[in-house]
Amino acid sequence: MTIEEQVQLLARGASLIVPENGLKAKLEKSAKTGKPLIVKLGLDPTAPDIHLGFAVVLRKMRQFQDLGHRVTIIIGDYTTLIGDPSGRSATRPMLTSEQIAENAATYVDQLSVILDKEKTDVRFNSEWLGKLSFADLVKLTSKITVAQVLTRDDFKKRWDAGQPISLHELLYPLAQGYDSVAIHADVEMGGLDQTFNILTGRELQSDPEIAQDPQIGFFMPLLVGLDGVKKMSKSLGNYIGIAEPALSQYSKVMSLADAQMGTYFLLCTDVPTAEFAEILKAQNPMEAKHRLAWEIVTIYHGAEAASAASDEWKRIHSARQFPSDAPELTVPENPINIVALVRHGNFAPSNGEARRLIEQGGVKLNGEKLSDPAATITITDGDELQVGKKNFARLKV
RNA sequence: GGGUCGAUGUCCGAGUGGUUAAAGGAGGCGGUCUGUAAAAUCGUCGCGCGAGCUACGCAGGUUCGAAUCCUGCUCGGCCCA
Repeated sequence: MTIEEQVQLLARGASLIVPENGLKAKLEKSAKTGKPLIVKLGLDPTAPDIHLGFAVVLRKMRQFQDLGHRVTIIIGDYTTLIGDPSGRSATRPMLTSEQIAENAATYVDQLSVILDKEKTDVRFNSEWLGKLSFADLVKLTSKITVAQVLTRDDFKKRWDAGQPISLHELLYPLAQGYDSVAIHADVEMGGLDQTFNILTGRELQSDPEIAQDPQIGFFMPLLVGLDGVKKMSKSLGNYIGIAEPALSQYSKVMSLADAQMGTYFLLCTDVPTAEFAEILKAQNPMEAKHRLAWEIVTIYHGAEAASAASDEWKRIHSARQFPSDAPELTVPENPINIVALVRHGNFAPSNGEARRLIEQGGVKLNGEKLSDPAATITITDGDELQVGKKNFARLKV
């Protein structure tokens, strides 16, 4: 593959590369020297569930690996003490070191689903940040001005809105930038919310005293979540986890708004741009969405599982039938009050909620609505219980 | 250190002594509709079967009655030093 083609492949889906021609220069340098590029990604070990939004970045790094380059994952065990303010309107809570260790282990595990383990290094930034003396730190802080930090969008917003900014948060970009220095990063990956942090890395690397070839910033768009508005994130609950069961992933993709399909094709699948553009134009939205769901599930579960998930989804939603693999729920007593049954299956957080579901016709037994919360019913083995749209259980006495 | 303003339900936000489990919005959930979704539309959203209980930063107090008044505290914004 020529350098030009590589650039094209890598740039697919990227929202921004800084500097613009930097990627080409880096690739040329690597080809000439025979040294693989070091592609850096910093992770806050806070939320160890990898979802499709995060996978966007990981999959891009996998492309780098497939072209012969190396990935360095930096677990921000030290920076977590600070708490990255990016995209947060409020100061993050600090984690204990046990939590950090636990989360980091989970991360490494999940990362290997997408990344090539052979070409991935994992480092903890306490390794170098923990060694800095106060004098070192002060020296580092002298390389950047308060005004620079305060131009950063999220700080600026908080400042303008009169929200608190702790002094320690201002140090975060420096710490992250120093990570790049420590590992001689060539490329740093991130979402656009990482712009400032990544550019700070460039700034430090090009400082005369450090004199490294500054990394390029490689920005991937933030994937919009299931709600179609906010970025996909675990805390917002609008995510599709890469470890989720095939059917669950499939269903979630199907529940996307039609308008989001193009973005998902681009960022979450390998379907060539021209091809999915054609699909979106030619097929009706549901067909296109089935294709999208199939492509995505295939990446994480294989084609066979994806097809099975597809069939199952159609059974449930198009034919409105009971899912074949509904979890079994053993009834604690028989006959049983409906509210107790719904609660027993954990389908409602409180009795009042359960009653409401029942009264509003959200609970079905063998396809028939049960609308009297006071009723007591007799269960037969194999009875099919549905609560709301998504919860199913096959009852066992 | 001083002054001043603020803290309300998942979030935003109204409410300055009584019909306030707390307007309105966002959001969630359920029903209907539908080719998936969206949209639309109807309903619902503290806990409790209920009597009732618990809730407006925290702790006390005034009052027949407090989210609303008073005192102290905690946290935060702004201004002054």
